[in-house]
Amino acid sequence: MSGVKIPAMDTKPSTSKIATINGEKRSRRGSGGITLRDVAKLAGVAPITASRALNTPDAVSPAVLQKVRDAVEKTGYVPNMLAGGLASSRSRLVAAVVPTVVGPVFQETVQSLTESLARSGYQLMLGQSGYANSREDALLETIIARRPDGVVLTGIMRSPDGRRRLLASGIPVVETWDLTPTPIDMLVGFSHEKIGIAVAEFLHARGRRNVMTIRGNDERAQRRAKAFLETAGKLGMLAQGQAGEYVVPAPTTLGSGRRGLREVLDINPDTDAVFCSSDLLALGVLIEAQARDIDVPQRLGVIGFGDLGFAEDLHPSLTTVRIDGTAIGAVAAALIIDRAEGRAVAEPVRDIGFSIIARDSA
Amino acid sequence: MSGVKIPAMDTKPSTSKIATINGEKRSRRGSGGITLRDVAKLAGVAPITASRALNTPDAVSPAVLQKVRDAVEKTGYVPNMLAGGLASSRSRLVAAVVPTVVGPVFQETVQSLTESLARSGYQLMLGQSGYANSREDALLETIIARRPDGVVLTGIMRSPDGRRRLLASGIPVVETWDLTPTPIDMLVGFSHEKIGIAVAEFLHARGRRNVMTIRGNDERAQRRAKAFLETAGKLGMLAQGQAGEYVVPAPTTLGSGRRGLREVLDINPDTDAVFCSSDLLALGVLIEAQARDIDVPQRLGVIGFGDLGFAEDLHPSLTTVRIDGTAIGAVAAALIIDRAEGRAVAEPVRDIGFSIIARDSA
DNA sequence: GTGAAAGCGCTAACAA
DNA sequence: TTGTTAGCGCTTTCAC
Repeated sequence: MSGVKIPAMDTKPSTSKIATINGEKRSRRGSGGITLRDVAKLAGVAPITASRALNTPDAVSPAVLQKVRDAVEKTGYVPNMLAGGLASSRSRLVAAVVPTVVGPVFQETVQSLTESLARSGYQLMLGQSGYANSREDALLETIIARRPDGVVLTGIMRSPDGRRRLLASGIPVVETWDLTPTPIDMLVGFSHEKIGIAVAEFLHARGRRNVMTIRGNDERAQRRAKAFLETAGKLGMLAQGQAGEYVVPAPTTLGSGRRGLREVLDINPDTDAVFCSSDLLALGVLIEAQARDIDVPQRLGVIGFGDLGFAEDLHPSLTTVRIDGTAIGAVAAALIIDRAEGRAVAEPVRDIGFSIIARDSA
Repeated sequence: MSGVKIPAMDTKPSTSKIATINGEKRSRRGSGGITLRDVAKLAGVAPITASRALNTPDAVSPAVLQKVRDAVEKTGYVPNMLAGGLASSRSRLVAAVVPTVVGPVFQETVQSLTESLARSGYQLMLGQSGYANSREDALLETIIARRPDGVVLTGIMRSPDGRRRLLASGIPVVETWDLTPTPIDMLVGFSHEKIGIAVAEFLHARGRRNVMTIRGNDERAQRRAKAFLETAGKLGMLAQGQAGEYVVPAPTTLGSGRRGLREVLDINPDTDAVFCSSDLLALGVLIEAQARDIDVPQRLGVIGFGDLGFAEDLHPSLTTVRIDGTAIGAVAAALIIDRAEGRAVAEPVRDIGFSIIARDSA
């Protein structure tokens, strides 16, 4: 066979084997790139057959399959998923909404989402909502405009308007990192209340009797703190007459952890354990304690949240609440893909739980 | 005017004002949602006019504008950008390729990209290439299939095949976080060599005379280290007869920083300063030093890379190389948007430089 | 197993 | 300023 680039022939539509990829009329519209039509022509089949060869290879004879693959190879054809998505109403795009990319908290989830989706031929679109709910509505509009096959929310959607839009759009939705009796659709999360209770009980069992919490001012941290303080109260671990918590702005930082410990010790100098709403905060507490020569865990127990990569390598190693962010991402991806492929979703609500990793700091 | 939901009329095509949004023939294809056609019909204009009202409001009379907006409001219409993108060859989608979402290094860039793009109506698609170049090619194919209006690479594209594909696709490309004399297209970065040199000189000026480096085994860190060691050699800061560097796997962690310091002190017990290829590594070194009662900066100077949020809050605060990741993202977004909107791009190659933030650790 | 026809929902091009 | 027409590149539907 001769080479590919053969001088274009303008008149004859050429039923012969000679493919005139760049010849023929080509309007001023369009990208001017190789299309499925070109591939089909080169392979000597109808466009729809080429489409089948690429999407459902089993539905096509081996001979045709080979010819089409050769043509793809020769032309360097790359499918246009905008066109494919429009025609099939399946964009193979999944949108993820995170409060912020910068925080380390959802990274594992986003990473695992990206990977799980990619493995099935889906891609992730990232949207940042900020911790304020204001931008969320505008974001939702642009997301729905892409007709994604699914939306993954980190956190649950509280805005009634947002819930309505999402519901109206008919797009599968997975809310994550939380539990609610009234999910929009599907849910992969865990109970923040149970964590607060478990941490209080954990500290009590370890002999702590005067606890405080340092937390970011986001809603989930607040709920953990509330349950923590209630349980601590019941167990008699709360000092009388003062707030048991110190609130720092979200997103939390190492610096606010350091400041947090100073404040906490001002409020309640006899504090013997702090529950931090993030590992970063806990790291700050550890560093401040070291700077002030406060012995951890001897005089002060510290417990974090998130089990970030560095937690186990700290000195002392950090006791913390572990959330399997990777599992959240993987399960969320699986749920959405199941839906997208029209499979029945067995359990649309999953509690993936949490665990307290007991290390040296508490 | 009466309400919107009027019982559907099946037969008459209705040239009257009565809009039968759900009546008429609706094939089994498509999403079955509200389309621009429905909006146009309700507003009593042609679809293209409705399109103009939404995309170029200035090109339409105020009366029509109002009618279309009312119709959008009433119907809850959300544009279909797949269709729009297909028709206009402008997807308003930008793809970002990062080695990993988990590392903190590119977060600022991704965040700033997302925000800058969102402000102009573009969205970000995230792809993970891993630190190995293997997955990059497959990733590229799926990216190009979406016909994004731009691709932002963190790092430069080394694979010749990847370069070729990108080039052939005609999609605007911005390579970042590096400098090269042969960019594919546009570039926003800085010189890793200059950083290595600057850090060596910085340490020399501060009286350090026996330096080492702990670095991740990625290509850019390697180039910083090479320039660092060469300069250190010229300045007589290298101990004779042993490697000046200790390499840890990428992505770098706090734990590998701790291990790194132990190894470095094994190799060269008199080391008086270490240059770490990331702040996380540096944090590990700081923690290991503290655990071993090694005084920083007195006996050991530590300098990091990245100026992550926590660097200034450490104890001692961390001297580090600051890269303005936010600027990289913003400039990259601006370059791509300029291209997408058909504007001329003044300087397609930008060196945004770096700075050494002198704090207490060195 | 293969193909022809008819769209998916939108916008570029040209006309009025 | 507004409308008509004809696609963008692909896939569904239905027929062979």
